[in-house]
Amino acid sequence: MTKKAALLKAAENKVRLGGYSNFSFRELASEVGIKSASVHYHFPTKADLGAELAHQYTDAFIAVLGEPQTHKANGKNPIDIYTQLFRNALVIDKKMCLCGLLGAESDSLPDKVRVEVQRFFNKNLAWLTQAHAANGEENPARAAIQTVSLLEGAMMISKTLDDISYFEQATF
Amino acid sequence: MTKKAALLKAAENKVRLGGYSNFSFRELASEVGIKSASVHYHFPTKADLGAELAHQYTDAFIAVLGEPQTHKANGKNPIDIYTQLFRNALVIDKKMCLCGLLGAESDSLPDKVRVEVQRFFNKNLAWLTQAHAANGEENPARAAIQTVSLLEGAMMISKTLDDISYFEQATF
DNA sequence: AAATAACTACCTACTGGTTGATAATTTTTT
DNA sequence: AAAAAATTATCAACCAGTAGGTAGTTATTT
Repeated sequence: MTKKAALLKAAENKVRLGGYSNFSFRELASEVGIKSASVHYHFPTKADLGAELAHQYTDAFIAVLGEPQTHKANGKNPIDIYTQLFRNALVIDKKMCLCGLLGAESDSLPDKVRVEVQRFFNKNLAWLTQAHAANGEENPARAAIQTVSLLEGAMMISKTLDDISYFEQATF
Repeated sequence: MTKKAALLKAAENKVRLGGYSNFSFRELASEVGIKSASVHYHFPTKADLGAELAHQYTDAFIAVLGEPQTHKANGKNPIDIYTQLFRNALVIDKKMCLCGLLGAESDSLPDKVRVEVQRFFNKNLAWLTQAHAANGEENPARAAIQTVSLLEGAMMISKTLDDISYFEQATF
């Protein structure tokens, strides 16, 4: 793994635990074994790092989701696939959704970071709207908003109360 | 308003926009017209201030909700009352729920602050469970979790995408 | 040789927190 | 009622630590 990728990985872990202000160039640098000044070579400013982090996170998230129609063709409910991705984040990573946390802080983020968080939710809503439409639901756009709201909220509450069963109850 | 109350009010505004790290003693002090050292007289540490803030926020929130049974007796659906409280926070204050934001950051909070955020959600779940039970629903505990998850999530997404209609769609 | 990736050294600004002092007020004792 | 004691609220000055960022330099890779 390149130093740049290692920096992003370290930053992701920290942001998903405590938000945008939960990481510093010095911490990231020492975790990957370089000096803080060298981090500025890869990312001119902290906002640049945050924006690139959210962008890559979004791309990876959407990529792993695949196409709703494909899941449907395989006899699976795409909404279950989507829910499973959130559950894994909670159960395996034991961390919040990166953009769920950044979204809550959205008012205090640098512009270029907020834009990337907005991109995350726009892409997610588009995917979910397709998925609910494929399920033949009446109002797929509304269902999409409800699905992502429920999952982000349930994730936050399960983290806060430190009990996955809240997430399970909310989603079954 | 006493200086102490003014400090809490200023802190609430800042936390609801950007989380626990979005306020400093110096900022609060200058906003209410005292010196940062004087803030330490009212709150020994930042964690003490954060904990008291979350505690008072919770008490005020629960107090304004009233009793689910009372609403029911007045021919109103207590869930609508609850939803309206969230909508007001979003439309009037134009800010996140204090504990929704702190909950997402929960892993990085001082213990005494996290405990108060947990208290907020435990009290909310108890209220909502009563409310759904009063509505004669089958699984009021599950419905309670779903209600608060949906509202917290919808709030975050509406804030992020800067469009209240996401909240309206999610809750109607 | 050029481009890439890292370094040392440093800056200014801000962080939460501490100290000892000073007034004004309130409570208690005489 | 007067005096003494305690409480409340504030201050200036200061501390060690950390923040993001910059300048100029060196080492490594292509």
